[in-house]
Amino acid sequence: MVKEISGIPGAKLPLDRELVLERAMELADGAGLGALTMRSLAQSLGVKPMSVYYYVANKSEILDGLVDRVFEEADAARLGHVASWQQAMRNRAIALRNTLVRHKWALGLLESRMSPGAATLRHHNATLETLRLAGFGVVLATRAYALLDSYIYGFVLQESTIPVGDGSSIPAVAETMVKHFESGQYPYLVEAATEVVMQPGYDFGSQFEDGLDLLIRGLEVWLESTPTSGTASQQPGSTNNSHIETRLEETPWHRQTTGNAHSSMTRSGPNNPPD
Amino acid sequence: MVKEISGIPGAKLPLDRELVLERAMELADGAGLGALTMRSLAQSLGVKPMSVYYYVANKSEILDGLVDRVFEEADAARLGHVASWQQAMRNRAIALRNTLVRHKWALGLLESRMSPGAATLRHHNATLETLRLAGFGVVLATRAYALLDSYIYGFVLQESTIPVGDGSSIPAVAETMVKHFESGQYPYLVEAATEVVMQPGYDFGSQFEDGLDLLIRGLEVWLESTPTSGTASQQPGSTNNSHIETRLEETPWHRQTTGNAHSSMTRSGPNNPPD
DNA sequence: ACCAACTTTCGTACTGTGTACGAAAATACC
DNA sequence: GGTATTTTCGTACACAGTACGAAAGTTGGT
Repeated sequence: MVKEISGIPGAKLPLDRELVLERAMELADGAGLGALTMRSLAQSLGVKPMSVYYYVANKSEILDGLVDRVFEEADAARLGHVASWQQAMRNRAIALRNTLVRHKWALGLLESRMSPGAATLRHHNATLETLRLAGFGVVLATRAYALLDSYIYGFVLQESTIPVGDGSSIPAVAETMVKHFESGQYPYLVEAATEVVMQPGYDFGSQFEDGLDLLIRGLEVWLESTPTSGTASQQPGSTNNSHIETRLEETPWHRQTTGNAHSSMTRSGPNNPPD
Repeated sequence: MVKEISGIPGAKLPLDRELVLERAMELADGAGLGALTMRSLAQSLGVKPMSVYYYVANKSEILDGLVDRVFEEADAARLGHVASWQQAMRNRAIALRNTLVRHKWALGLLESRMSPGAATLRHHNATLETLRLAGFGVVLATRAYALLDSYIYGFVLQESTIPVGDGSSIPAVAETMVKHFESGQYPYLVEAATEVVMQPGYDFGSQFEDGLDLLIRGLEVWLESTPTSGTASQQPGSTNNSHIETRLEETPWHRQTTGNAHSSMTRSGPNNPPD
């Protein structure tokens, strides 16, 4: 068989680890992670299943590669220069969300995968840099980062559960809702569903930026009410242990029920459902 | 074979849909979702694989059942009466997180599963009720809910990716970190890792409540700066369309890069990787 | 031209998954 | 007892991932 060097996707190119990941990504994007099998991947590469294993140790490695690609793409989608850390984090968050929405399968992989690739590390490092240079202490920066990522991941996770986004497959849900409405149970749920979610122009995704702004506003407060605030950009590596910043003020309704937080015990080993 | 009615887990009891879910939950908790196969489940029930299908249509139905159980458990873990909506939402969030941490596999199922069970619906309804009665409008309540859930889900998702929580399997990560440190790349990442994450007493989970408080504080602002604020507890079902509340004030660094948000296109069908 | 060394592909086969189909066994009821 | 209903299971199939080693293709040296 001759190697046709063409730009046509699906055509046979000289095999390559990059090309393998490329096609894997296309398959996942096109029909979900479930459609990405070694056999389907091989076929889309115009090759027999076992040939793929020359470029990749196992399927898990492919999934790791895909996750890394996602972060790479998210970084590429970011804008160049921004004036403030607020704007920088905002852009980053939006870019990351857009990317995760574009590749719905990616979020499911973020669990289970625990060997970050180069692009992933670069991404994390760059984000932390932004926060540190903005005056966040090491601890505070870590917390702020975790906070933002929590929101992003969680939001996309919810987005992926929502029926769709366009108003096409609503009827099925609507029927269920009507049934529940007539049952009289879940009145507030029905209310939210009928008056908000399934309204003509409703777009869940548009809420993202409002919530994001709420978070960033909160981070500003964190930053201002922290002692390290003036230390601006100390170089990393200078092992000054000024931890225990950020103890945050207590709110009236605060302490009462922290009870039995975190008691996960046992933990046998790393889970690996999709491997 | 005689039916030994005993309390010993693993012993043979009269089969039952509830018992099937019970054992399924134990398997998932014990060794991850990957260990929950129809065959292993059957064995733990002291029965042959195909027998399980008398109580359950397919594996997917089991997973749905498990998710519902998780919400049931989360609701049960909540406290009785609370004084404010802040306290109520706080308790709910903490209870939900604890439950999700206790059953790490659950979060992975929240995707893919799109047929909520009774407990799930009850849970959502109760939460919305709290917000509505606190004076949140229909739209605002929906948004507030989505915001909180985003945070909860995202936080737990990150928690599940973190190596562990105790300081046991750190060395492996440490080695990787040292390598990256010497490479000079990712300085901020290394900084965060060495000075924060792998510090003796570090506990990622303890950040949860700080972030949660930040969110609730933000919700207070949302609630105060909304016109419907005084309408307190209007009964649901009264179809008054007072939407378009909550347009939020703009921040200086706000508008600039909303660009190309949400362009997910195509979307062939519901994904179903773990089915 | 030949041949050795390599890179790359693939055939076969094994284990483990969910589950369709229908027969067998157990149980309940008259 | 016998008959009907409920519950269990044996067999088998299609689909995963991939171990192992042989085949084919490519390259470079003489």
